[in-house]
Amino acid sequence: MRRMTARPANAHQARLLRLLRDGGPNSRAQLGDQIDLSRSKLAVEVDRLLETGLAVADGLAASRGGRRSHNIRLAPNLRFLGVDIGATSVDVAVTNAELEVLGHLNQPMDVREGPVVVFEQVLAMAAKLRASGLAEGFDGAGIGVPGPVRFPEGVPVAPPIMPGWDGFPVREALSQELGCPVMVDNDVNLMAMGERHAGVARSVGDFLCVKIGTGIGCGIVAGGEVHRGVTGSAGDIGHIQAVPDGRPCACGNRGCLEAHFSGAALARDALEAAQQGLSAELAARLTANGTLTGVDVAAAAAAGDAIALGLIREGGNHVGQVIAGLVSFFNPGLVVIGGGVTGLGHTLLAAIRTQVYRQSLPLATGNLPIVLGELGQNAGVIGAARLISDHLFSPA
Amino acid sequence: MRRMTARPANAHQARLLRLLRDGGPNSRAQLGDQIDLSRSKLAVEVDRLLETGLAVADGLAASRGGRRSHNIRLAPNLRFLGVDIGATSVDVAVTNAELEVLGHLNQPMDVREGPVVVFEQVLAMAAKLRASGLAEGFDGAGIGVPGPVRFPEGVPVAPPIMPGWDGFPVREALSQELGCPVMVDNDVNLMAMGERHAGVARSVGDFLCVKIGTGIGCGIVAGGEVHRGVTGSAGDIGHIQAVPDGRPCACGNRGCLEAHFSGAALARDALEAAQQGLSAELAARLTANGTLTGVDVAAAAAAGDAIALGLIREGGNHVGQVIAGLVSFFNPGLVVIGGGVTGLGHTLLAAIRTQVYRQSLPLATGNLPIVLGELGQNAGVIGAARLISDHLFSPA
DNA sequence: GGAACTTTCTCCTCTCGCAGGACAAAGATG
DNA sequence: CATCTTTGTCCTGCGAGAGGAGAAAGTTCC
Repeated sequence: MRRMTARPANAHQARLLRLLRDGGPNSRAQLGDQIDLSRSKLAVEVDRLLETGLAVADGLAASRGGRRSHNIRLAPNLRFLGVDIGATSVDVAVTNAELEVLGHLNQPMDVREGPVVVFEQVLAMAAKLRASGLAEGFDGAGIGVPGPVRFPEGVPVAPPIMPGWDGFPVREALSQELGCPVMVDNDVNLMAMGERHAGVARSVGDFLCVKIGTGIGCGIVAGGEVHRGVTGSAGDIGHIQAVPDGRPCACGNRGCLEAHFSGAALARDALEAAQQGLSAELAARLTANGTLTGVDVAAAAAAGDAIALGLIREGGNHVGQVIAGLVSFFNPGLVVIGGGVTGLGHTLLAAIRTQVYRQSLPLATGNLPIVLGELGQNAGVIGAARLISDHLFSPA
Repeated sequence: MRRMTARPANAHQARLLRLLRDGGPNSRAQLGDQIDLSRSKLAVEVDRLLETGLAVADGLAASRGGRRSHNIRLAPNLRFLGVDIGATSVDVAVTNAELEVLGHLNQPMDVREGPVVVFEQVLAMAAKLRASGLAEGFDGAGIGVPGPVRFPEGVPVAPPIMPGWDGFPVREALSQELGCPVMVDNDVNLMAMGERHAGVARSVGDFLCVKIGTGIGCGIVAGGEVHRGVTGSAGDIGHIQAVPDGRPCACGNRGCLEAHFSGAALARDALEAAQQGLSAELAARLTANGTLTGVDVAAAAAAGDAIALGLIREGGNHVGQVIAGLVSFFNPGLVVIGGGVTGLGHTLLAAIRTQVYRQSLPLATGNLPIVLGELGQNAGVIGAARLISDHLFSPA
């Protein structure tokens, strides 16, 4: 199932491919407006893209008052695979070259079972998507994993919640299995890239993307580029101290943000409240499902349950407190909140906003939107597709 | 006193100028090793630099086993002015094109007197340096101010400790007065650039530079570039909450880092301890000088005074706590501690290290040096010279 | 001191990328 | 249908720059 996709031969072609990816079909003339090249040179490069099959002609463009131009678009059969591995579930999606999601699968999964088991599942899901006629094969794949990654090699390093993954050559192994180029990154970074490509962060160069799921992480985008840090662990804010001498955390310290607010902490707090009979709503849900998750808390809060609302508010205060510090430090132009707890919605957002606007200096917060991500489940997989397309749409 | 210095005509010349700035005199052959150009092209560009007077021939280079080459160096009469405006004093220095400090003046000053008064003093100091024969004129000047700066325009914005400076066109005004190009930046960013150019951070691409003086700030370098944030206030960590419900701060909140540890806070704590008779050492210094500063605390600590040591340790803990969070977030390759309190030395450093190494995850701290800056007073002015030289040594 | 080898510098030529103009094609306008 | 505008194609000429030949200047070893 190996596909021999061509690569751009020079920086101009790479530039054109990105324009077509981000702007959709475009006429030669429109491309000329966006790129600083003479018409002759542009024609040559576009022709080469058509020759190599990376782009195709696609009907006539709308007239701009004179001769009508033919549209150029990226090859419609190009397919990227986006994989977003979480702690307890995995998302796999197929996109076209414009990074539109054509098909999306989500399945529960346990990352602790190790890379071999997980990738078996991922490959099966990819095969299913292919079998459904969405793709003949994949031209590239982006993989997000919930832990630090040595980016150039595509290898997880010392991931706390992923025992058995340390040093596993994800990039190499999957490239072998899928028969296409693969890039690997932290799941939070991919979410940030996704929101930047197609979500709320379009056209924002410096922003933070806080993902609150089983754990808490933060994607950092500076000058349009993801900042990964020297060991790939940048954005690992789950173990910043939020409460002095607070709850013990799995990492060995006390008061870590993640110990006080995250999907896992929220579920535990809800369970406790239900068992102590503090909340009828939560208790009912516990007996109904046998367990409680963030979703239950969200539902209880929506139903007006005071305890659930209190838990969300308190958690939001803690997250907001940490974010306030990061805002002072980083001075972003936008803060995006995403991840599993997005369901907690505006109660959470309000708590976070309150803390940030109160604690950071006016200059930093004056024009700082704090918003929920708008791509939801798709953010990670779109970011993954974006990652590999950035790689493929660059000079060889 | 206007000087009509030439600018590099293209990217190659700019590249060469930077190589000569950072590497000192070099033969054509050595330059050829560091730049990817054919010998003929290199010769042409070097000749043009010699023609325009930006570089000069300078004797014979050491032999590398064959014909000896003539050295090329930057014009020896090029002069940059580096100005580092603090809260209570100002540093002005002259450097040559290689950014070596040829002369340095430091004077007390009160930034609250406003830009007009301060710049009168700065210009007088610059004139003094010029009169002493160090410079015939200045080819460029870098200015550091203790507050946020809208970088492209070189204008301070809403600086908390600099009333009267908000919106003052520093760049334009000084460019007029000095008759040369001027760039303006936050003083902490310049300190970071200084340590990167000639100090401990040489060859480190991602690091943090924490400056503890009257206030506290942090220079952020990511991928070799200073990160300034969307409003120029990045690195403003003085008002991150270090102690929940802690001391009231001038900003209106409670528990800000700056309220608990900074030159100002330390002096106040020392005064209190002396007045309460807790420390004989500090009390003696108080009666001797009539006031106490960080220097007194440092001296008392050096003499073994328990209270002084305690103050430093406690402050270091607070700073360390905040830095620990930033390290988790940013994952730098180095942390530099600098500014006025460097005199507190290893007691402070030990406290900071303890906190950071204990609170951040091993992956982020595993190979993370935390060190004192090595340029001291010179860091800011060297960074300022670096700033303007980066500007001038880039294609026009 | 001399022969052989290295390194450096200069000059010359050849190639290639690319801009920009001329012109043709195709459509819009009235 | 005449005219104007936009788009596509072809051609020429310029300039950047690579790379080779050879001269100049040193070093090393016998």
